[in-house]
Amino acid sequence: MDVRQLRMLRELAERGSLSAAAAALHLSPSAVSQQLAALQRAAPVPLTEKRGRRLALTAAGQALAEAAVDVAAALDRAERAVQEHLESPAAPVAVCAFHSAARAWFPPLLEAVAAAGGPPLRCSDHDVAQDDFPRLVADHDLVVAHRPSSGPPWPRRTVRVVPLLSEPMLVAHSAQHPLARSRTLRVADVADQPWIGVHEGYPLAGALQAVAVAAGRPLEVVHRINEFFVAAAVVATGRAVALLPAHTTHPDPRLVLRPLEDLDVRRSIDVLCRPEALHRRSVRQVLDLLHAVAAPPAA
Amino acid sequence: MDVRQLRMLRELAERGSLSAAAAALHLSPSAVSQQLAALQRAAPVPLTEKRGRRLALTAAGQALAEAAVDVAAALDRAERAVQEHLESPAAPVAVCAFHSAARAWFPPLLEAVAAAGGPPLRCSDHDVAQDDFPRLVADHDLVVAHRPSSGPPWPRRTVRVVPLLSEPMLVAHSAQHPLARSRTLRVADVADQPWIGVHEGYPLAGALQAVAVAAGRPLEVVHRINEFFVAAAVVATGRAVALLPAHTTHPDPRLVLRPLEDLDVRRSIDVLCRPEALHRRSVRQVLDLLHAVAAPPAA
DNA sequence: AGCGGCCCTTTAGCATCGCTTCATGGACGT
DNA sequence: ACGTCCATGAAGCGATGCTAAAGGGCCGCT
Repeated sequence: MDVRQLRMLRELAERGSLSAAAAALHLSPSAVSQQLAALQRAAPVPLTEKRGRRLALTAAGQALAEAAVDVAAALDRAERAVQEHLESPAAPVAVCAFHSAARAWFPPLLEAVAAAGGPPLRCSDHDVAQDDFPRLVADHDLVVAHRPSSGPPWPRRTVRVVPLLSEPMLVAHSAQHPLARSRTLRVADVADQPWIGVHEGYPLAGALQAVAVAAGRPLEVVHRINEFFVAAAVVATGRAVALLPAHTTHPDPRLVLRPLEDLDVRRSIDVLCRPEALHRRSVRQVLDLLHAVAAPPAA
Repeated sequence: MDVRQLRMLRELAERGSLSAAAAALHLSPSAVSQQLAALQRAAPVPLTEKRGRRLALTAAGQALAEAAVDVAAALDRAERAVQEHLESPAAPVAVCAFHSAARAWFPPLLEAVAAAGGPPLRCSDHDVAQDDFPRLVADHDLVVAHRPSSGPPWPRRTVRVVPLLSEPMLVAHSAQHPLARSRTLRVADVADQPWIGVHEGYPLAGALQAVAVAAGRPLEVVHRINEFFVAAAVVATGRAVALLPAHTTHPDPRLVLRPLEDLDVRRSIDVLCRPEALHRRSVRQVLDLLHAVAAPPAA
């Protein structure tokens, strides 16, 4: 039972002649005639009959034509099904972020989305090696990722990148640290300090590398700590310095965060997603709210 | 949006892998892959994605697959639509009969069909030239027709013929007629009477012709009257004789109806219909009841 | 880590199908 | 009786959907 043939039957029913139906379908009368003949083969009783020189439907044909209406309607709905899914506010939106971004933005984002009557959120934190961030888009609609601004960009082929924030990376040292005495900080001032770096391959490894390049020699990395709040606690002991993000680091009276005068070290915080993810209205809405939430304080 | 492609998508959703879907559809995996690719072209977002080495549906694909269920259901209903129409007790059955049959059987048939909970009836009387009876099946499900038993049969090619009754044709003459004095009636007795015939081409013309043939000479047909009750009234005047059917003629004390001893003149009363008309349960039911109603009195 | 198997995709080639054009045969109106 | 309109059938062509075979990714096994 072919949909095209059913459509032809309906057209014949409504137009009253095979020629008119063919014209409406942009086909030759012969084509319609042949297809109706094929449809007839599957039916035990005649569906059409000649009335004068026109072709008309029998009662059985009319019964079939009426059933064909439902088929066409169901097909219409199927064609819209994907689009409706894209517009649907009921489907959850999965967001993931690296730890510090998650800590800073998940709470206000959940509030904002709820306040806006947005979709249900599925939040999860994932801190992975830089190369692994793009793969997270397979399981999450929006992936908040970061990388050193000086490093290699995200692979534009496979993921869409929406910039969220460009955040300065500051040198963090203890308030009691000798560096605290100098008014400004330069690369040369910190090049010989014991550093806290991140694990190999993790996003901000390149940031510290930029300092080393500017200093002209390798830095002494004595600790490898990915979590900024852990690193901050170690920095507070005064036994090492670290590069910490300006905005997303929790204020701590025991720490001093200062920029390097002669080197602009930054990290880029971006939202990665599959291109098709942005087709979903809900995902766009969450992304917009994420932008609002992540906007650096006006002050 | 092709139904076959939607079916493949559903099968993929339910079987969990393209190969399994292909096997279920009795197709090669390649065919399914190509058709799904074609379906994908019509969608703005991916419908499938590789999960491990299997192919799985995305959320959008699942939305479409669900819509495809309705399409399949509607198609199923369409395929049954014709059959259901054939079984439907609601569709009216159109019956037509020549006048005397209509007068005799329409009332009891209506009663019988109503008593049996049968379909609504559309009765109409049509007395037409013999050649025109077969054409009536275009507008009526059942056509009660008659013809001289000795004449040409109905065209079996175009219509189905269901015998209803074989009815003797009797010579009708006035009770006061000289013929009333003879104990039996033979062809020779009536060959010289003034006859009432039917109009040219009408079904029972051939019956009178049979008498003429037996007599070996043309009969003198002084009146041409199709309606038996009109003919009966004229016969009652004693001025002419006629051939009238044995059972469907209304009893009249002024008339005598007697068979010819040496010639069996009969008419066949048949039901004509299109072959497909008998596919309808309702039509068969009415036909059965018509048989019961038309059964000659047991006496 | 290497390897074999499973699964999906791609390509090429083939059979079928559906369409158009052209020709034929009825039915209607003039 | 003719011309017109309508539906159908035959022939041919292009498109489509299939199979088979080759290719590549992913997994599990050793």
